[in-house]
Amino acid sequence: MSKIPKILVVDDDPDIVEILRYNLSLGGYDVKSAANGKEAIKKAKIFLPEIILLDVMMPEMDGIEACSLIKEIPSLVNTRIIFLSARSEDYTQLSAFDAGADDYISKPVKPKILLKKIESIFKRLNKKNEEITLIDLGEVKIDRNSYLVYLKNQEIALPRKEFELFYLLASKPGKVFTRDEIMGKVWGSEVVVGDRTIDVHIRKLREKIGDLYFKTVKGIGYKFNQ
Amino acid sequence: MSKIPKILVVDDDPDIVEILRYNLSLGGYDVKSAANGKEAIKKAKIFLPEIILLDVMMPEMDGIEACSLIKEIPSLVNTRIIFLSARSEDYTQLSAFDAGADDYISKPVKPKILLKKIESIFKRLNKKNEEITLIDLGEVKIDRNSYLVYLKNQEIALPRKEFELFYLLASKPGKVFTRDEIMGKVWGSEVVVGDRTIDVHIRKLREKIGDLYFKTVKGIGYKFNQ
DNA sequence: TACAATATTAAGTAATTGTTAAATGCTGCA
DNA sequence: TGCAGCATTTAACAATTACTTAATATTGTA
Repeated sequence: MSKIPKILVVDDDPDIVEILRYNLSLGGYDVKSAANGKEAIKKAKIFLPEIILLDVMMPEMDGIEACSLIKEIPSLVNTRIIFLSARSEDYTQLSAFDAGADDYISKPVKPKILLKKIESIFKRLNKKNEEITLIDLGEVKIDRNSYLVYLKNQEIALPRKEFELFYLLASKPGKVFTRDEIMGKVWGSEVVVGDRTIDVHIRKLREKIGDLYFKTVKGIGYKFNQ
Repeated sequence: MSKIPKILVVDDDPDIVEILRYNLSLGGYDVKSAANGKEAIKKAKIFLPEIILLDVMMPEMDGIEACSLIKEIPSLVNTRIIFLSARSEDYTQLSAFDAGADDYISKPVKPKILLKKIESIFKRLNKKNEEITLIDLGEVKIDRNSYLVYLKNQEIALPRKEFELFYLLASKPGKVFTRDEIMGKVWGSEVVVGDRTIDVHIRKLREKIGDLYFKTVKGIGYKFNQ
């Protein structure tokens, strides 16, 4: 389910690139490299790394500028950028954060510590994906792992479609989901079913979970209310 | 809509706590403090901070142990823990990350840089749930997400056409929308309905929202006044 | 004032959703 | 394989709500 994490190393010093590549590869990461800001942006767009290690001082385009540009690229909004720099002047560090840096590490870089740091970033990134398996709204809890719903601590088992529909609505309480949205996310965009299918499932949820939780917004769709 | 970010500062040295509290408060954060690990856990459970700044060396319970325990508390899974430490030994840093730290900063802490770091964390935290679906005019709020209108904090549900019409007018308070404009944007350019349809919808809005908000500009159209 | 534009109502019409039961599809097990 | 039992979808109809119209009253302005 979870793929090999990708890291892009950007430094104009081939030795440093080699050291980092060596250590990160040992750590089990998929590593690619670039020698300056321009090249980094080009490769990042294709490679789509989760983390970019970026040197500050480089020919062609420095790290700060590259960082600003990378932060503008939609496919890379979730990419973390960590600066590696021999310069520890405060203003460099400040402008790095202004450019959108997520971290700033002074050289010399200690591989063990860098690896730990990266590991902790991935730990957090992955937790986010697991977290989505439990929705906890107090009175109502929905557990994707066991496919069970808890209503006031009472356990309720739901058939798949009902569960998915409930899960979707409860994922954003208060938000109205249009019928198209629901159809797309629960049934899949290719599937074509009749007009009344969603209503019937809503009806079952109302029966099992409670009438007042599910609000119809006529002409738009449905929403879940706590 | 978005609340003031909360930070818990944990250090046994009152001077450091004061310096941090001073700087973070200036930065617009809601700051609380604790003097050791035990106290930190107790306060964190109640305060539910987004970030905890944690000293490593403390009496009663050190930072590493506190960090491990905090990471076990479900209501604090999303809380970031940043260590502040005078000790820069690698093994301390490594065990900090093992305990679940998100960052490790060596003392002396430079307030400006700490603030930048924290700011960048919050920037990333908030990016998630930002949508352009809310018109907020103080007394009147219109939320496209939930299809609800709030008038002096009282919730009002509107049928679709009324909602769309209201949303359109309120999107540019003071601007006069011609009948053609309204017809085009709310009903769609293909639809043909009678002359009085818009009037009737305006009437309903006047009933539900308040007469004075909607001004007729005879011969032109309507506008929304705050 | 006159008259064209808008306001107000109530009632008619259309559109959407709710409900039910039956038909169909699917899965696991004898 | 075939069947039992549940899940899912369909279809027909009812109920509800939204929307539009039409008839009439009122308003604002040349």
